[in-house]
Amino acid sequence: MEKMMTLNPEQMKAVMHDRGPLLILAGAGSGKTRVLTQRIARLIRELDVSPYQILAITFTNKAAKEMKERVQKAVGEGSEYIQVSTFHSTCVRILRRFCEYIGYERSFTIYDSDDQKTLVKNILKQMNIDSKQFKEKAIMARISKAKDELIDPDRFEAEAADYYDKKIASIYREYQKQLKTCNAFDFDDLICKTVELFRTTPDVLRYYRNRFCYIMVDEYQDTNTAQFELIRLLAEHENEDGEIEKNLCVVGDDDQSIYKFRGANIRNILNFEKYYPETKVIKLEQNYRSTPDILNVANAVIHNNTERKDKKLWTANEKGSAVHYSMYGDETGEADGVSLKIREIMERTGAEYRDFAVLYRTNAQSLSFEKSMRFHNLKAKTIGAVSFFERREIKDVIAYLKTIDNAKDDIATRRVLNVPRRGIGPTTVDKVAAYAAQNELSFYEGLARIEYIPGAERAREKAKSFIALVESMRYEQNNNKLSIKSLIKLVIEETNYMDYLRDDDPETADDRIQNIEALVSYAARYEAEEDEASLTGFLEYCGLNAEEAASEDEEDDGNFISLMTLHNAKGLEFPYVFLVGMEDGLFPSSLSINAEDPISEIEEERRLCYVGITRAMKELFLSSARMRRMYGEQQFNTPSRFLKEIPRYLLDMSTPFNNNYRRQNYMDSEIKDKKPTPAYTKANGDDGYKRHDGGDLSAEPYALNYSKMFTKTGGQTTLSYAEGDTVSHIKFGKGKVISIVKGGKDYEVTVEFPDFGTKKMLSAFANLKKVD
DNA sequence: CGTAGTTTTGTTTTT
DNA sequence: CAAAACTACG
Repeated sequence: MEKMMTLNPEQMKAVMHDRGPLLILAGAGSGKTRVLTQRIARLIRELDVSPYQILAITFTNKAAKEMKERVQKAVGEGSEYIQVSTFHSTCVRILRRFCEYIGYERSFTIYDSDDQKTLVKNILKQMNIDSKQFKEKAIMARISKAKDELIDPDRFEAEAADYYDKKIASIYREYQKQLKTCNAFDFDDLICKTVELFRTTPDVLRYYRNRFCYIMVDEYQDTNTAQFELIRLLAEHENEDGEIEKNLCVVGDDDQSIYKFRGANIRNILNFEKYYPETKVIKLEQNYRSTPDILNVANAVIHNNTERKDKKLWTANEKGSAVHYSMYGDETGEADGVSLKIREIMERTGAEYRDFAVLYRTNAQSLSFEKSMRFHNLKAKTIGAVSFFERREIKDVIAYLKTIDNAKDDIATRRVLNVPRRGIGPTTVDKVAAYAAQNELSFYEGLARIEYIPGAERAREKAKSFIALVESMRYEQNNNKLSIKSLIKLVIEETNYMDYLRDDDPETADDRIQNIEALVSYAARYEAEEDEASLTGFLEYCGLNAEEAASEDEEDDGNFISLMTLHNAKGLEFPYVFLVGMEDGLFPSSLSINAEDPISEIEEERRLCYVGITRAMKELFLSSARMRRMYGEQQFNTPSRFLKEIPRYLLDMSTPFNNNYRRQNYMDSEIKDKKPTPAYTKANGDDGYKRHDGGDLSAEPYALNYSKMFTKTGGQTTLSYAEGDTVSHIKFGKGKVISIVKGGKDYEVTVEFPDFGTKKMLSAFANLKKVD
């Protein structure tokens, strides 16, 4: 990209802009990062701005890293003081410092989507909500969307129109409550809780407004409402003359907005000038990446979108080869066609693996390419399917670390409690959770008090030894200042985790062990890089760097063919790009075609297509398959409507149709694997007779219910205290019994504590002791 | 409590 | 066709 040594006039204008809001509409490959870094360099060198006062925000760690490197090159000395970070890590920094103002502890942990899901699941169970009717995924989506739009539970409830929404509102409320009990933020919280902090604590806001005088936001088209608000609040700086300056520079391309489904609000960029009337707008339309034909194709496609700012990419680059299109018989033929083409180009031009990318709509499509590339001896790597930190074994180890670091992190504790198996099952977990909730303890604290929990006798010793294990590791950590690397090793050893992996699934054990080793070296690297390495810091680092980390070992010289989704390809470029699976129903996806608002959803797919096309520098290959297996059955798709938007004369369709490409023997496994169709053994649903023959119903309780639990301990009939007595509680200390009301299964006791206020609790859980 | 067998479900996802 | 999520049994 550094082929242009000088800036073009528009780029120059952007670099020379000094004060006030600036909107840079930067088309794909128009050199925006260069403009951004040059502008930062100029601010420092010519306008005497302190590096410390500059904040540059990106979406991904990768982008932040790249920008840091380039800023370092452009600025040199002092560049390390410029804060270049993602939205999320910017917010984490702020929250680490000031979250106490909004009632969190500074050692908070961050919940990823997996943790969120577990939490929602637990809540559904607790609140006795039918998870058939209220799907976790749907609930999470609603909560996340609400947070993206800065809607808190109160407002959500107020705006809830029907029963369903009201229910969601109550789940949302409980969800937030429990996050707080766990002293945790989810990803969305990081942004909107920072906004909350700014809104409620003017001093903190003032501090940051004065600290960051110049703010730059990259990929601005992908910001959501919460992020917009965050930036809006921040970007108001009072200069020496007491004037308000809004030195906000945003860079984006509305045509590349592909995260609407994740809450990105396209109006943020389309209406930027309305929010900031004094905005200067600069369009960067000269492309330095692709050949004219590739751009013509891109322009032709995106031209069909209605909601966009008018612009047209052009280039002074040399005319290259035409854009190719091929139709194949099925996904196997397509994959082989791509493989062969790559081989041919490599032989013809001397191109390397790293010069190629295969881009597809869904991760599921990667499989046929992986197989084909392996067969044809091409080195390829699938990018981003399952991230390193989402692997089970990694999550387990991390959860141990989280438990050691933050005893309030219930999700982590519950995750590892029975991994490896300790004989503590769901029944015990439920009881402990109920007990903990009743007494406002964390799950871990509840577990530590298991001897007070009626009905959990069976798991008592096991739980105690779990607590002892965690405590001993925590002790090692705190007192012997164990390095994180050693701590991870300690966890592995003490829990016999490797053995667990081996007999859990010998097939995958080796891979998993390798992953854990990768985590150990990842920790070592973190400790080497970070001056103030800490367990909390490491966990945060892991949480915010979801991708990465995995590679490093083996012969990873970075030279491989990239297989990835279109979303993952944003911001990248490759000399040769294969845009595969161009079929209606796949791309654009059938979900967008059949959506409530198909026009806008298909426009988003079209932008995705535009992103894909504009990744290509030299040659672009489009392809589709006539038939493809999806969800286990054959589907016949017509070529994508996006293909029809490309003028015929721009497409080279001379590539022979590859309909009956021979099935290779590597596919044999698939052919011979035709399992007999499962017999229709629809269990003779009627279990009636079974019960009668020999089964003694009364012998074994088929479900442990609460009344059983209580009668076992005899709590129902005898209370050792009465109204007016002074009692003592594990957490709240001494208090006075206000009232005792007999409930169905138990007594509801109201106690007034001097330090904690009045609490209502169930006698069986509260474990109150009379004091004289 | 743990497991094996069954049923359900199915985009994209920077953090 | 797979993976994940349930369910029912030992």
